[in-house]
Amino acid sequence: MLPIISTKPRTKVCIWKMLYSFPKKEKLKSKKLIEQLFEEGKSVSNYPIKLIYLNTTLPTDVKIQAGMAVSKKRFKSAVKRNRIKRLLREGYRLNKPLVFNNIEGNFAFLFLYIGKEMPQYKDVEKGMQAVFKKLIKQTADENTD
RNA sequence: UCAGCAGGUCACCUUAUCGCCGCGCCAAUGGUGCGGAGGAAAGUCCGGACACCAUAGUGCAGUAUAGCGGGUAACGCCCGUCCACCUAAGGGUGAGGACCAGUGCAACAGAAAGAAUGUACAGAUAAUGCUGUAGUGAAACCAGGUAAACUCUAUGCGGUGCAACGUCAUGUAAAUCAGUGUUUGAGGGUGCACGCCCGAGCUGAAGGGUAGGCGGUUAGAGCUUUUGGGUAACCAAGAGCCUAGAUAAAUGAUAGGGGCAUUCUAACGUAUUAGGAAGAAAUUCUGAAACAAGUUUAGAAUGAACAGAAUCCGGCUUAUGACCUGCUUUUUUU
RNA sequence: GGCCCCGUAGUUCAAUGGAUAGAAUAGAAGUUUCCUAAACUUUAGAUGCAAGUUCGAUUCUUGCCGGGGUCA
Repeated sequence: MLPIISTKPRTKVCIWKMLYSFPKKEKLKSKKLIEQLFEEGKSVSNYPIKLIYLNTTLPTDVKIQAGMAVSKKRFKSAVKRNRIKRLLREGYRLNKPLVFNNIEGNFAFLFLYIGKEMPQYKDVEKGMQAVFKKLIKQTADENTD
């Protein structure tokens, strides 16, 4: 069990460490799945982030596998591409409970950065939350149909 | 001070919280400890190591290099040196072998650009030949110029690249059609010929399946330092150290603290100067105001480049911030 | 990650180291026509960038920049 340090404002939400982790087996790695995503997947977009998702069976026993991608055409520098991917990963990691608690079934996610300029973390986080809200709404509509 | 030239160093540090990857331990899916990008990790331009194909063979073809000497595992790299060129100087640049083997090329201009010798003037002479000057041009210095023209000479180079290669797993279709071949040898060993070797498949068409794991994979021509040798590149010996291993691809996010640089503001503080006084004079004393440089303190604002390992090393090239040292004196200011 | 190939007008292609880089098409202006098309006349427009060799580079050499292909 983690010691809870009440003086730091951020730590009060970190009750379960599991909740905010993003280990290897939750990463989307299979080439097959990714190709399938692009062919059959549905998408939700909220500038500057686009999410492609697909309800499917996964090779490992986790609920969601997620990957991040940045176009090489938009960002030529490898440093910038890495930076954006890291920001996306942080954005996903810290907002994971939003999805985990409000969705049914197994999913594969792929986050694309479709902006043209280097983002700040705040922008990414905002975009992430908006995308998740849209996603939850959309999936709920599909289930009711 | 500015400008230029050469060489070198470093690539902000740290705390908290959350998170990622590797290894070790506890011990069992968690906890804990340690470690986690670069000088260029980049371009892939050279050279190797390593792996497979003959223990990598011979000749031709092809290709690279080019003063001389040295260093190196090797090099197209580095060091020394001669020569040529550039620069005011410090210094920099150089594919710098051979047109007494052969072939080709030279626009325009010019009499003439190759086995060519014209014209004018002068000299000399019995006379011609001859000698010098003139104009064109990049070249007309005559057994001419040109080899980053073919070529010749010398030397090096077998090919393919870690998606090499080995191995385990999964899966279908060892199927179908056409051509060719099995000792009269297909096809292969990356161009051709020879030689050596493998030996039943190979090629094309349409179509089907898998595109996962492990090894290779990080201790090395390694790094730091001392002594000795060498003008230097570098070499030898001793001591110490272990220093990233991801694979849709880790090394991050957030919030503070400190240091550094630049600019501005305020304060501190003086060389110097107008002026004044003393003195025969040199000079001494006093000194308003203002500018620039320097130093210290306080506050505020701004900023910190280029860029991300992918089998591993040695170079080269390109991108890029700051600081330090030495040299030069054509110029700028005092 | 490795290994290859290609850069000429807006587009498709030419040009042996030698005068002002050529052609087709597209563009612009004009003539003709009541208007348009066609035709005719005129016109503007390019060697990816930077060095080197050369008297002289689109062409030869080197380094960058950009684009494309291939591999189990």
